[in-house]
Amino acid sequence: MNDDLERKNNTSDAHDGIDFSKRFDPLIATSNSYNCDIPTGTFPHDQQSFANSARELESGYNEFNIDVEDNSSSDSVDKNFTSDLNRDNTEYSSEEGQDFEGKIRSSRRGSPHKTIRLNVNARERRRMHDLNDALDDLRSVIPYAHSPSVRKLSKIATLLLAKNYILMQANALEEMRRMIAYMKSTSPSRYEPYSTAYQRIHDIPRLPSVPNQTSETSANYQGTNCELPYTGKKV
DNA sequence: TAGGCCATCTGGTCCT
DNA sequence: AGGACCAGATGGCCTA
Repeated sequence: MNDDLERKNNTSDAHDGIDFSKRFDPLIATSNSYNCDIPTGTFPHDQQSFANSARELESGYNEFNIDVEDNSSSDSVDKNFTSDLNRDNTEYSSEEGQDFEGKIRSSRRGSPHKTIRLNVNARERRRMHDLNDALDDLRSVIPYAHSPSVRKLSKIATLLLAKNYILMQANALEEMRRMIAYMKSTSPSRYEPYSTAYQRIHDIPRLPSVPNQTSETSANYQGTNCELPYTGKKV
């Protein structure tokens, strides 16, 4: 339990010296349950700095390596077990198969069932840690405010932001393809002055779904007014 | 203090 | 049979 508490204290909401009063206001999402505009425009594309900032923010998050192999004798795991006993107000050393809260639990302290249960718990814990590591990796490549003064994205926010980022990139790619096709179709002179080419490019008819990308709208992916479901507040 | 977010435990189900 | 996956329950921490 100590390991778990330490892990919790070092994870999401417990970064020392970080002002989490500032919540990141990214564009969050388009899901079926919350209708939001897909943001357009361009990200600031300094990916490396984004990733570095994310790692800085999340430093210490992946440094917990709970040994799940020797859990049968592990203090932390055993304390977890004890903690769970207390939670349920039921001792596992009581009659096997005792029913409480509609569940039948066969675990007993010191019994083979306990060992099996602990192994299952350890696997599940490891699985969830792997999932969280993957989410951290995802956060590290999503352009959002990785500043230490910005709170780490929640799981749901990470997924929704990633989805929107993919959609936005797809839009950008499509627009670029149109632009290239248009340039090819007009077969410009090899020696066309830059100003002429610039003018021509900016006269390209745009896709209906892609608004003008001015200097104001570009790099403003975070301005979308979207809300998360149950919170009703921006993330 | 309520609500959000999270980690963990647990039992059920599915898959190999 | 054992492991992966999933969802519900629970309790802790943090913020508004």
